[in-house]
This record gives sequence, C-alpha cells and structure tokens, in this order.
Amino acid sequence: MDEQWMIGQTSLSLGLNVGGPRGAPPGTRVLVEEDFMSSKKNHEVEALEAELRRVGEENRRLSDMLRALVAKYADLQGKVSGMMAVANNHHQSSTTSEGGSSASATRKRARSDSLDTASRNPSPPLTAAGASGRFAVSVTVVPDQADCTPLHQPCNSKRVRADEVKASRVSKLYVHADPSDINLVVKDGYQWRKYGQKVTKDNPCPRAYFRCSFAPSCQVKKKVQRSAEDKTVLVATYDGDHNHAPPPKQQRSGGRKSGDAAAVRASPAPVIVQQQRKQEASTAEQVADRKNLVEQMAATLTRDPGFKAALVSALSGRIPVA
DNA sequence: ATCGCTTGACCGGAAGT
DNA sequence: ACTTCCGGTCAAGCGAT
Repeated sequence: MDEQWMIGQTSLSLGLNVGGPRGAPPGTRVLVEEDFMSSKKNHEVEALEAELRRVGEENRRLSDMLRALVAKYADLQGKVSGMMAVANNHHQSSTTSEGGSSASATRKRARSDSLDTASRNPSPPLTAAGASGRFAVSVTVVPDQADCTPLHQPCNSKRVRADEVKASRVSKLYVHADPSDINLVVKDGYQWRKYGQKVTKDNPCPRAYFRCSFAPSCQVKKKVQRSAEDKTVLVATYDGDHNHAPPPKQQRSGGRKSGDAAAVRASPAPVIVQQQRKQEASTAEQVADRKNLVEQMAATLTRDPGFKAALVSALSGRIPVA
C-alpha cells in the first residue's frame, strides 16, 4: 500500500471544514452594531479556536491510527510474501515431474493422481489481482472448517472425510460484486474457460464451473457461486494448483465480457513459451509478482469509495460528537 | 471458420431404505 | 442390494467474432 497516498488523501480528512468560514459566505456585508459585534466576535473566536484545537487533536489521533494501520499492513504483507515464497518453492519442486495429460485420459486416474500430488503439495493460498470496483479476500480452507460453509454439505458423513483430503488444496476467494452483475466472473489474474453451470440444492444462485485455459496441462478448476446469504459476494472455490506462472498483466485485462477467455484468444501463449517462462522465471520474480498482487488488492480496497465510507463511519463512531 | 458459452443429458459417489 | 439424490462433467448446438 502506498502509505504516502493514504496519508495524503484529502478525502480522509472526513470532510471537516476546520477553520473555514461558517454561516455567511466570504464577502457578505453584515450590517450590525459594532459593540455587539466586538463582544460576540471574542466569544466566537474563542469557541472557534477551541474547536480548531479539538479537531486538530482529533486529526492527529486519526493520522496516528492510520499510520499504525499502515505499519501493521506492511508487516502482514511481509509475512504473506515470505509464506508465499516458501510455499511457492515447495510447489515448484513438487510439480516439475507433472506432464501434460490428454483430455481423454481416464478421469478417475487423473483425479487420484492430482489428489496424490496435492497431498504431497499443499497449495499456497490464491490471491486476487485487484479488479477495479471490487475487493477480494482470499481464504485457504482449513480442513476442519472446510465443510461448515453454506456452499458445502453439512458437517457429517463420509463426504466430509473425502473433502478433508481435498481441502488440503482447496482455497476460497470472496469477491465483492454488484448483485446486478449476472456474470459469475472472478478476475483473479488467471485465464479460465467455463465448462458448466449448475443450480445446487443449498443455493438458488447457479454455480459456474471453470477450468484453467492458460496451460492445457493445468488441472486447476474453480467454482464460482454467489453466497446464499449475501448476494453481493461471489465465492470462488479453487481446486488444485496451477503448474504455470500467472499470465502476463496485459493479458489479464481482457476487453470483452468474458475477459478471461478473450485474453486467451487475443494472445495465445505457445506451449514452448510457457515452458521457457517456467524455466526462466526466477523465484524472486514470482515473489515480486505475488507481492504486486497483494499490493493491488490493498490499492483496490483503499480506492473503493464504499470501503472508505465504511472506514470513515467506523472511525467517526469513536469520535464523541461535540 | 473458429472459439467460447449455454444447457440438457449423463455419470458416479454418497445417502437412504 | 437397490434406489434415490445430487454434484460434477460432457458435448451438441448456438452465437459472437
């Protein structure tokens, strides 16, 4: 996050018009008795000065809070980057032997293979590239909690045990989206091809099924569905690990309605190029890329007017009204 | 012509009896 | 063991480019 940006934002001044003219606009002529004015002026100036001091104090306190918030964020960001680097190194070492399986290969075997790979290879949490106008939070599902969400079956039965195995490589992404937006598109920086849609039992909103279309050998799938409780929230459930680096940024910003697929068509990445990229991409670059994603998330958050409004209201709730 | 999306059909696993 | 239910996937048809 850009600390300077946050500190320097005039919109964070909470709209307080400190020391500004009150009542009559400047230049307005007021015809009143001079004595009355002078005595009243003194009181008014004192009151204004007191208020100015109070507001200034308040402003300083808020700035301190903001600085503390930014510091904590930077600290967390550092930790996240470190964890991602470690997880990514692990990921790289365990996926090098994975070859491209043909689409017609028996699904059962592919599933068991990928499950086996996953058990050896706990996936790093997927993070969202900040799509403008949206903010997202990424959550890696812990096995114990994986099936206690509205999107899953109740927490009993054999299915839970099966899911516990799966959950080790399942992560969730919660994306705030306009309820009027019927597209179940979560822009996470990767390219997806939709292969199915289904209305599930526990949620009237349809669930869309996507698979990664950037690399033919990539087995990652994702399900996107509106939250049953909050229609403004899209829940993306990722299944598996990408065996390739995220597409370049210029490809991520597709122009069409379905930007993910459009990006594929606009500049399809040849397999050779992908392999070269995989070999050449140093760990440092990948860490930097993930760091960028985190920064984009944060930037999206701070630029979101709704978030700002919520922050302001939350802060102002702690300020005693004069 | 090519590609992705839509949607009904199908499959397979889990639950119920 | 059989039936039912349901999530996940396939694939034909269609529209967009």
